[in-house]
Amino acid sequence: METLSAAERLAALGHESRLAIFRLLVEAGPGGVNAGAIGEQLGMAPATLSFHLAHLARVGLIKGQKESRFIHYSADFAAMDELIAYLTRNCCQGEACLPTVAVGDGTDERCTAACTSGERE
Amino acid sequence: METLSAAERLAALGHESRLAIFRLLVEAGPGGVNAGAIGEQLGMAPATLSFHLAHLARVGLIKGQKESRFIHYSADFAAMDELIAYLTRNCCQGEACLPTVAVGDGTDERCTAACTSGERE
DNA sequence: TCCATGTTTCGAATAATATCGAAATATTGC
DNA sequence: GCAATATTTCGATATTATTCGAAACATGGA
Repeated sequence: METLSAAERLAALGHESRLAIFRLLVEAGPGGVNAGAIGEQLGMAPATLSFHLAHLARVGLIKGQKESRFIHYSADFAAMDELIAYLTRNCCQGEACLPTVAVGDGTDERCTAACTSGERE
Repeated sequence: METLSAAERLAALGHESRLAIFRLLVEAGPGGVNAGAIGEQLGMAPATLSFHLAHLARVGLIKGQKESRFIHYSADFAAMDELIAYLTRNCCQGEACLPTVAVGDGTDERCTAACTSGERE
């Protein structure tokens, strides 16, 4: 994933309402939730909700599938993975990181839990 | 971490220039880089760079430490961890996720690599 | 066909953010 | 103290995002 699309996805999540929508869908799991139910739970006006759903879908973080009158939205977990991988990629120059935070029992020397640099094969 | 501060951090990363700065600091590791070097590598005007550095620092994603005339900025890896943990928290209702993407050799049934739900203890 | 329901599009007001030149601040070496 | 360097603050402008009422667009059932 390039910086531009990663930034677009992060920007999409960088809004309280959209983050709430995304989190709701992540917690809901692959089954998804229809638009009306999302709006009801988050107390959003239909037009506002639609605007944010379209934004999240445009950047690939969620998908909408029409089922009769309803549209089921669900999180795109692969996209979330890509985004997280992008953030931590080549951390600390790809070498085993210097320890800056205590991680668990001290057997782990990575700078951060999410950091993948210098991983044992 | 609450939704508001997570959204603020994601919004901070949701800008091409700031994401480039943050990624540069993540790759640089705990040692950090001074402001001038960042601006030189990314081709940013001093005022613009300062604006973005201040933004990232305000939301806690980076830290700046003054060393003589220079200010060494470094990524806050703990903050990055928190943010990633927030995104994946209680995924799929906290139950073992349904598999929606193939993960490695198929022994993993999580919906996504980053998902922590239903983890074995 | 007609109505109710679920969702999106349009439009327009409001608000927030990004950019960067120029000036200001801080530090160091001479 | 003065000049050079590193960085920030100020100020003004341009651009983009957010909100939501009202209208439009499907779909399904009577």
